[in-house]
Amino acid sequence: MSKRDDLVEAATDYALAHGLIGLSLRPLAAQLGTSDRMLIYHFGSKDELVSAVLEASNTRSMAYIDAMEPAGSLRQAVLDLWATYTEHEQVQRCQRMYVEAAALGLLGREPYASSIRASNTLWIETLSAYLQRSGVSAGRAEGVANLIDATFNGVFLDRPLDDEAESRQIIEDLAAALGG
Amino acid sequence: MSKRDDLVEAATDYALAHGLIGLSLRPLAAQLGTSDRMLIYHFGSKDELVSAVLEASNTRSMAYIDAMEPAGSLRQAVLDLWATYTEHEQVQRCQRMYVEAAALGLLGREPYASSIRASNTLWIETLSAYLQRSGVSAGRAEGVANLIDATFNGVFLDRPLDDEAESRQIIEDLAAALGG
DNA sequence: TTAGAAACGTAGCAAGTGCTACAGGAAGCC
DNA sequence: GGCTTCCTGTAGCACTTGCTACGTTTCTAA
Repeated sequence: MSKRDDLVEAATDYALAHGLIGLSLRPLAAQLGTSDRMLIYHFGSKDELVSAVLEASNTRSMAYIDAMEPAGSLRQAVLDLWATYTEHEQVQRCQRMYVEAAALGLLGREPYASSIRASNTLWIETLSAYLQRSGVSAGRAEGVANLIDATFNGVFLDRPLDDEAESRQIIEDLAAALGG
Repeated sequence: MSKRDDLVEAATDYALAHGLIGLSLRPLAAQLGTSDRMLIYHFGSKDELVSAVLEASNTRSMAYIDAMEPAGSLRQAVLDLWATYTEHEQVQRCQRMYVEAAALGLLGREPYASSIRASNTLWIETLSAYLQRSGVSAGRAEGVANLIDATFNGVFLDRPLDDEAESRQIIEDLAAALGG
């Protein structure tokens, strides 16, 4: 593994822990045992570092979905997905960072907008594939994946507000509405 | 109206146009025809200014919901709410700023976390009241309001990505799933 | 062995951040 | 007149930001 790849993984850990908004090179570099100077040397600019981190984070979280056992119904699939989101701290953090990146890209600011675009495409494909493995028809899977993704992200957005029970209730309402 | 109130409204306009993340006092003050010095004088700190702006933004967007005509069914209520979100640029911008504030508050950072907490409580009440006006039972309204709010926010989060048609499709799927 | 490239440390720049110190003008009250 | 209180302009502080100039070490290939 190249030095650059090592740095990406370590930087991703740091960003997942400390947040993407307000991320700055010097504290990051200090934690990584290097200097801002070297980060710029390896990545060319902060923007390219951020792009690499977002891609790495997305790859990590998709692996968790790909590893899931298929569910027996759409309703159960929604609940299982939520369980994956909440039970793995890693997935939660990746999702949180996605939300931060999306907020940063809301006005079209780069590299966030482009990174979000790329991540979202892959993410919907991943969700859709899981739904199809769980018996959802190919024609319906992508639409349902989009709805689930939007709702999950919306719940995550208000994460600091509500206790887990309230979030859980929203997801169950969605599962019931979808799965009949 | 006091000088401070004038400043809050003008600052809210500015923040809605330029975004909340990365908002800084000097450009804001320049647009308002004053100085960072005076903003600090009137508000005490940037954090208090931000709190006031978020409150003002929330008040504005709630007024649009309160002004809506009741819908004939839950399904139609969801579609009408989405129409209000998308047709009024003011509401869109307020929602966008809410998303930014929520992202900033994701790790508990103040004053964003507290502002989001306060805004969300009022917002759910507002949505819930509209749903009840539209015939949703009092017992069910708040839960549905939470689900709608989460999904709408999730769709807004990916705003730069998808064309309006795709967003619209997600909302229609939600409306169909909810309204039967 | 030696040339060249890759990797790295030190120091610094220009710009921007929230906020403050200090002074002065204006308005009202006795 | 004096005196206080609100308001405001000028200047600056201490700090952080991404990034760069410059020189040195380390490694590799001929």
